[in-house]
Amino acid sequence: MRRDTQQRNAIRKALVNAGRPLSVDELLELARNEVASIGVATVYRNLRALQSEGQIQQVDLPGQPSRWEVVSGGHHHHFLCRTCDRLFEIQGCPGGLTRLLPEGYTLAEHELLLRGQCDACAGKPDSR
Amino acid sequence: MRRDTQQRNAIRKALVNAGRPLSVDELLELARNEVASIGVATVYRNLRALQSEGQIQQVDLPGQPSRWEVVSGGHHHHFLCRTCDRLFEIQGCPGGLTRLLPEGYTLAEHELLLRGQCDACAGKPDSR
DNA sequence: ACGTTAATGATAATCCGTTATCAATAATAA
DNA sequence: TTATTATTGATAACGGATTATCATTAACGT
Repeated sequence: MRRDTQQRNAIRKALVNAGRPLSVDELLELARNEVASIGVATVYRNLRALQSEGQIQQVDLPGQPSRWEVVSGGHHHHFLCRTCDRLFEIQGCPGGLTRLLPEGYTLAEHELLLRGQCDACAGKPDSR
Repeated sequence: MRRDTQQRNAIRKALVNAGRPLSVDELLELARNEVASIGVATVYRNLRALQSEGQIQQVDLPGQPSRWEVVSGGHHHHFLCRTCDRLFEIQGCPGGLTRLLPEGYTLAEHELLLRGQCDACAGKPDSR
């Protein structure tokens, strides 16, 4: 039977409260505020569990370790701050992507990643 | 002094002929047609060299090992065939992405990845 | 409260892409 | 040709993310 543990709740709570996709490292740090002793294995285990329950989903990025976000509404994209390295969800989506395809190609899905500087980092020197 | 080797030429030739970004594995396989004995280390070494010469550039993908493409024109995006796992360059770009950003966010760059089925795979069962 | 056992946490092990090592090879200058 | 040395290729080593191990801990049904 599935048990309701402090660790599990700390992880889910962190994801919900953050309101943005979190990496394992971010998650570990945030969850420690609730359960100081929590370890990486537990984080990975619970991420897997939450995912197979359909509560969260993995967000893969080019070149970066993946993040995890609460399964919310529908289709959306992400913004990665090049200064603080935090990932944010953005709503909205450029349409008409099928038009970009060559003849004979079929579009099934797409992924858009915006990069720049977030609100909180505005003013700080950019990483490039 | 920089020497002109068969391996180096095989790699560059493979990239040019393919006309699309290639993975190290694809590159290794193609280059073997020219130099049967070529090894991975040589591929990696020459990719690094060609990159630092500005001839090729790395293409990072979410969840996938990166590919390498000849530095050609300008801004473009990519299409990944979910059936054959080959990556293609596509020209064109949806504009107006700044509009998707929340107040206070700054856009520096973006990356768009389309997925679906390529020309050659049309008809074959999709991977999902 | 108690006993059962799912879950935890420290850490060893694994995986996979990439880099380092180093003796052997081959591209160039002389 | 020959000598020099950049380059190669087999493979060991590395690094970062993730998973396995297993003794210990703590949920929770009774």
